[in-house]
Amino acid sequence: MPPPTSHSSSPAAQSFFDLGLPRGESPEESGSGAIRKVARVQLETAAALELDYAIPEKLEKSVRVGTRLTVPLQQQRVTAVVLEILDSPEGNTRLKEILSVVGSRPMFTSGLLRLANWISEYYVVPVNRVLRTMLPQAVREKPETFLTDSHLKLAKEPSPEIFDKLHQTAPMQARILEKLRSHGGEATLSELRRELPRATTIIKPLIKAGWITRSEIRVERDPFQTEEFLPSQPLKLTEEQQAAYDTLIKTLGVMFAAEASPAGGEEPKPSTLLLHGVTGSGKTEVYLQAIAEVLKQGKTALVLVPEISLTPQTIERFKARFSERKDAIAVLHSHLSDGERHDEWFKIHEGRAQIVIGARSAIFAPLENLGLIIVDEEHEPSYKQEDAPRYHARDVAVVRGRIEKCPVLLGSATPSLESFQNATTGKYQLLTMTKRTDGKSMPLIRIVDMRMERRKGTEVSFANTGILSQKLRTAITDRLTKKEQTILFLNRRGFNTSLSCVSCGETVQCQECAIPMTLHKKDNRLVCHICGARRVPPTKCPACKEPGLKYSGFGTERVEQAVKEVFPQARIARVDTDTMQRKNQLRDTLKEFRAQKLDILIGTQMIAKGLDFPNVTLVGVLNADTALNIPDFRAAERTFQLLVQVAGRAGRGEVKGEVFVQTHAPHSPAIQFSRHNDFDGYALQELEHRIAFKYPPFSHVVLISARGKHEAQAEFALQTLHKRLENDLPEGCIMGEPAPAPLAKAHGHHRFQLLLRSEKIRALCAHIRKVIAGLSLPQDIYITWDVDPMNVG
DNA sequence: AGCACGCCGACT
DNA sequence: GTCGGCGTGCTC
Repeated sequence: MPPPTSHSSSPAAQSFFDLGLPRGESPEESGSGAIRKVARVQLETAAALELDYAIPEKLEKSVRVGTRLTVPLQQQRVTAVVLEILDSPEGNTRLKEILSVVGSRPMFTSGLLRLANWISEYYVVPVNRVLRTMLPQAVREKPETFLTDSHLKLAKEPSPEIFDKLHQTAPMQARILEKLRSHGGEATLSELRRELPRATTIIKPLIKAGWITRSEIRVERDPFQTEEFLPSQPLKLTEEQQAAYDTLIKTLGVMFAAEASPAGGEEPKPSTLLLHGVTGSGKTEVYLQAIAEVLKQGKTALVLVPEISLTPQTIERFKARFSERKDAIAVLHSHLSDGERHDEWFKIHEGRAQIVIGARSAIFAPLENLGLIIVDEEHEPSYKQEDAPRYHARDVAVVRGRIEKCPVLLGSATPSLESFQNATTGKYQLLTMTKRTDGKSMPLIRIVDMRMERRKGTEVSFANTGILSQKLRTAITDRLTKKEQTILFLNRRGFNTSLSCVSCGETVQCQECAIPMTLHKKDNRLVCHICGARRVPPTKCPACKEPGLKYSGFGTERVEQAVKEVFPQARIARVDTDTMQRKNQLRDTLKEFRAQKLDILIGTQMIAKGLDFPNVTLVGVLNADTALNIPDFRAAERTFQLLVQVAGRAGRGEVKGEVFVQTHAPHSPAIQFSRHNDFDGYALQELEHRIAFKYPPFSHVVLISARGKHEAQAEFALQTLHKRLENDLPEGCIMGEPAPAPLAKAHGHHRFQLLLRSEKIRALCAHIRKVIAGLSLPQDIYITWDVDPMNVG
């Protein structure tokens, strides 16, 4: 390419003059041929590619860092994001011109661009994939398409004569004017149309005659339009809450001060804080008061909540506290419609929202001037995105806090061992709240050894005894007479969890997945919980053709039947994805339960988290072992968390709660420590295991998986990758052997996996990036990699 | 020589 | 993601 030393030798510049456009500056002045600024962009579509484009003069004002654009790429037009503005072109290339700007302001703040970069590096994902993830689809595809309505106003008061005349000649027009008058001279078109569907046409002559004026207004698609919020006042903090609050406020202050004068100030304290507060210790009140303080400082706050706890009650607590500015709260979660999500996002983007509450992806909310990020229930695995980019919102939050120079508060009753370890080593500040705000003690937790129950139960009665132990039954009976409520928790849907042959021992598995199929009795079908495949239960063994198939294992549907049999007088409801198909069904059922129209609630995960029912004094965990038996190094941690969380559902009201934990492994540490709600004790013993095997938090894990229709091909692909990774494997990295994944087949694909561990995650990821970049794969083999996976299987 | 096909690198 | 260059291999 010839160097464009003068304008005459630069074809791009040539065409510029040919078009006869006015020059920005004279070529003599710029000398190098740099007559226009240049935007360095990242393509949003196509491969991750940084390219430079010339900024046309008419777009010079609107093209800034973070602006979304359309640019020409070969014969196509693609969207891109501006990373940098250069005063003159670098290198000798002829630059194409930007075609247009998307949206009226930059869609990405520079902080978010830096965050995208970090995610791209850390999780080994192309940066354009990250940029795409950062914007909700509705914002990406239909930016700034708001719903509009017409605001109509009575321009002048018609005299009674004119009314009479109109009634004669145009009765509909007269009705519109009357309607407007009765509404105080103003109304929106959609309001009128509710009673006069043809209003759109009828108003036209009225506008023309000058009786009414029309102006277009934007209508927010507000997901909480119809909800009422009773204002709430800040509560008096307990001693522990006050201590946590004070430390947090101090950190806020130090960071503000550091921002104002970077040189001076106090000893820098870690800007991430872990708030370890037992269930009922009032973490949310601390959040609310800290946010109030942040707003007072003129800054904004971002609150992440696990999707499952993002219930109307949660949002209500925030809207109620900030009721005088409840429109300053934006909510982002997966149950919004595209339109609602779009409007909530722009509410933030346009600076109208000071508080954002949302699930995982809300960590990308385009808030400016951030003062505080809160991650509630920071241990929740749902913060990890399960497809690329496989980011962990809690970890991204910590990085965003660093970038935006604002504190990050992680809250949990059962912190993840990663965060706990960070707090122990002083990387995070630790705030602890050990007492409930109501001064009540934790519920009594009783462990029921189900191996003993089996021995006790006679053959005939065991069917139900194996589900509800004698002790639990007695407790339920007691609650029924006292008119108190019970929650029964079981992390499995369906009736029976497997069907196997008495003769050959074979289990009926899904054709596409390597797991036993679950019986759903309501429609008498075997269902695969991985791929959803359904089949009529066979009467003969599919393998050996012998009759005599035996069902075993129980799910929520079976529990419901057992409870009905044992307590025919009880009013019960089952809450799982099978019974909660209809929209609002969950909300309605929970409302009924709260109103004490139900005695017993049976359910899965859905009822384990965050719900607060004062009259529940008994919780039964029917099979605490399910989570314990999963082949994952976090299985015990999960079980402990689950038990403590579930136990927190009991005794939120006046009466002390009681929890029964049914298990076949009563002596396992996760169960024993949860009995006394002893987080520290549990964490210490679990950390001993982790350090011995170099598992997180003493290393980072990367899980590489290969899947494909052909078992041998998938296995071979992973073996090849394994060999390549062995070459120049960075020091301190531990690499396992390729092995079948715990779920060896799913959706008809055979799955293999490879586990890598290292203390130095950056070096390991850089190595993986390099190896994968140089990899060519057969058509139907898919390789994925997950940095800091939550499920090692 | 002339053309179809597939791989691979470049795209500002 | 899409385009086009280039090499391979087959056909006329």
